[in-house]
Amino acid sequence: MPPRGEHSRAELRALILDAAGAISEAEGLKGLTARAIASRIGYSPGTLYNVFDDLDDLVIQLNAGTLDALHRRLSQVPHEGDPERDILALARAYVGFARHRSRHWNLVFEHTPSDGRDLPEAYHQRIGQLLALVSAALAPLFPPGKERQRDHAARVLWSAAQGIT
Amino acid sequence: MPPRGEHSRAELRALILDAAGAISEAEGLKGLTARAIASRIGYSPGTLYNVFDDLDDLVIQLNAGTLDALHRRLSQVPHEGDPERDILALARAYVGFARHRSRHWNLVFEHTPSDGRDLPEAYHQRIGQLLALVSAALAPLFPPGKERQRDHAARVLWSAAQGIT
DNA sequence: ACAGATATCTGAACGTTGTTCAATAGCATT
DNA sequence: AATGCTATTGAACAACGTTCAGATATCTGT
Repeated sequence: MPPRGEHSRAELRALILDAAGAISEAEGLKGLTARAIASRIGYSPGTLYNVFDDLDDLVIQLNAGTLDALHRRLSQVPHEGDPERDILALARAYVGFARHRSRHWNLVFEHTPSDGRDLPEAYHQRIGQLLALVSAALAPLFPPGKERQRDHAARVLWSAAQGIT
Repeated sequence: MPPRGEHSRAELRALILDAAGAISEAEGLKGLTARAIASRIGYSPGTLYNVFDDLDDLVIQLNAGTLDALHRRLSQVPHEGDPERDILALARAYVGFARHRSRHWNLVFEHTPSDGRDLPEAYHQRIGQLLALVSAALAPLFPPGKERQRDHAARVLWSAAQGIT
């Protein structure tokens, strides 16, 4: 049939990810089927494969969006210079985010890429950005030259928060 | 066809869980299909449903076994009375376990029960047992009467270890 | 204005999945 | 021997991810 041309490629991509997000929030990973997404936006299943390689790919990009949203949220947390307070504020924001969009957030961990396919670099980059936020709050505690240890501490803190959540 | 009677119900159950464990370790959650499990033990798919309600149920019980194995492993860790050393020993054993059987362990978290179906009581009980081990190691740090805080500290520690792993 | 090329979207099709259930075949009892 | 019991089968169903030949609106060049 026809190119409707109602949506540009990028719009379509956003449309799909939005629909996928809504479904994931409502029904979790199990309800997140190609046909469900397609029917929700009024397209046919095949169309998804013009925009994404795979459902795996789609979920990965959805999760990337979730990580971005968390990054935006944590970026809003003000720095006051007191590491203890700042870290606590970050933690609160983090927990708030995870609770508010719990299914989205769970999806980030539930989803394991098939086979040996590893997560794209963009993924690790995003996590690195999140860690950088934590590390920045820790800055006052570490003298210059100890950045490596600071980053390490940030990673440990981050992991711990994750576990607790 | 016939009752072969080669295996009692309990033996069959163990057989299925073993096969499921082997597949999960080799191929992860995706390869864990009813047909794969059945063919591995030389039965037909339908037989699984005489023993388990569901694949969900099967995975839950497999995970319960994994939690038991971890409990057994952590129980072997000797108590020396020094909380710091004891906790560290527990943590090492924990990480060792998680690394050794990483796919089994991941399965415990990857798997989310469908719909609103919640995890059975046995599940929470097992986690409680694991927490009790941690809490025991913390005993010297808390005066009698503060068990509540001790358990809380144990839970936080546990979660943190989880996140880091 | 027209024709051909292009890009977009469809929907039927394939193989595989979880799950059900009538049919069946061996065992135990009478 | 005949009967009932029960564990097991395997065919069947709907739904899944994924592919792709084909249909069509839009663009391009004349």
